[in-house]
Amino acid sequence: MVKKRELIGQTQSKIFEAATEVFEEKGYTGARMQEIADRAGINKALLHYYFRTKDQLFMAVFHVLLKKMFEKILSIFMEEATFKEKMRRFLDEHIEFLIRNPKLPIFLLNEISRNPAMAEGLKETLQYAQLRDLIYETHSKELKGYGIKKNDMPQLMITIVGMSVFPVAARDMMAIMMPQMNDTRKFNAFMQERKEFAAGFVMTALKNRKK
Amino acid sequence: MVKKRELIGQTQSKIFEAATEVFEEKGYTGARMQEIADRAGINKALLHYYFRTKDQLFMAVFHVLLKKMFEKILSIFMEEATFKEKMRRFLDEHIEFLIRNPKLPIFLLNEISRNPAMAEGLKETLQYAQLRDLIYETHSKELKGYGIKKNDMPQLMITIVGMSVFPVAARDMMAIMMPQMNDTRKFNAFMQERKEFAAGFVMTALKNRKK
DNA sequence: TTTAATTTTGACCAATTAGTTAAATCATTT
DNA sequence: AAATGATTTAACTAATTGGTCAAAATTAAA
Repeated sequence: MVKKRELIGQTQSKIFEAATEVFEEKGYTGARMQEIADRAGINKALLHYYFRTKDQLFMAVFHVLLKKMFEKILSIFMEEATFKEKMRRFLDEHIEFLIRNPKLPIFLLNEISRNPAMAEGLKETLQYAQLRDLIYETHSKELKGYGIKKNDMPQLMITIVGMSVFPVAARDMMAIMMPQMNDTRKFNAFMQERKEFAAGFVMTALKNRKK
Repeated sequence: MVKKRELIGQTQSKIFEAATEVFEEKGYTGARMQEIADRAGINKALLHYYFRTKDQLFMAVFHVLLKKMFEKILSIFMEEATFKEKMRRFLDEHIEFLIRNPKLPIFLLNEISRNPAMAEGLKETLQYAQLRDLIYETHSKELKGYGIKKNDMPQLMITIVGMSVFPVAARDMMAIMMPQMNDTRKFNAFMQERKEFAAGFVMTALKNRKK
């Protein structure tokens, strides 16, 4: 009978989920401990019992979300496949991920820009040195042939990631000029089309480069 | 001797500039009226004398910044030129603009997502219907020839805007994996290179589309 | 069943926050 | 220079906020 343990887990999970919701919606400065407690269906004092301060609770949530985002981006590029295959899989899976987590990009961009030091801890967790090596390996094996200079690899990577992330981050801004984006069904359809559009766009741009 | 008028203007300007700084850095929820007053070198009561509430002050700043951003994006596409020329000019000028206003993208994305209704007022100010017509005109005149479907115009426009905006918004996030981006000189150099990279990338992708 | 430990709560506190007020200062007009 | 109106200030208020505490309730161990 591990009832108690389960309950601990339940309460802590409820808090964590509520905190994730509120922080994603309102950001650190806009979030209120009271609202997190309310959404978790508990007392505010209990919040401080499990997570001593707002900062601690926030950091716990932030790190999970940051890792979630980066792991999704990195894991695919780590796989053994051609650049083209990796890029297609990345766009497919990452866009699916973003449709399920539409508030994540703005939240992360905003919080990291508010305090860049917060992301420090992640450098070790995600073996980014390993990824950097892999990117340059991909370059010398495949992309050199496309006329991409080693120097341009950051440009290319940012472009690909931006293809999926930017529309999600800028959705409400786009909606000023394209009101159809306010309709979530239509926006999701737009993102579905984007998988093919982006992959085709990048591959065409690469294949036909002047070398 | 319009000394007093000048002074009014001076004080109001000082407040407005200070508010712009603080709101851009901290966002609405993170900004403090006291800090704005301090940076403007005045009393907090004087802040409320010129702008009755935090909301009013924020809205004043927000609208100016939102308009600034959109005017920069739109004005170029309104000009009489080929799509290729417009795109090049857009990337050149917009990237210059973003280098001078690096905090603007995240600020706007964040605040609009926090409260999309805030941007409503802009629809009329920027004749966006006019722009939409122009975009579809550009499509039927030029882009159809590139194998771009009318349906894909939003995809293309978002891609181009994202090319310039995303790296600026995501700079600190990129810096987790590319520490060189922490160096502003290097980041600005990256953005300078991006003018050519992005323009070439898009044009190559367009020219070689299967139709 | 009794005891001990853990979890949950209501009531409270100190600090911070946006906003107010009445008086003082300054500039302009007469 | 006196009166008038606009600008600036110091001191204050009411509400909100993150955080605490001691007691109550619940669970686990004896």
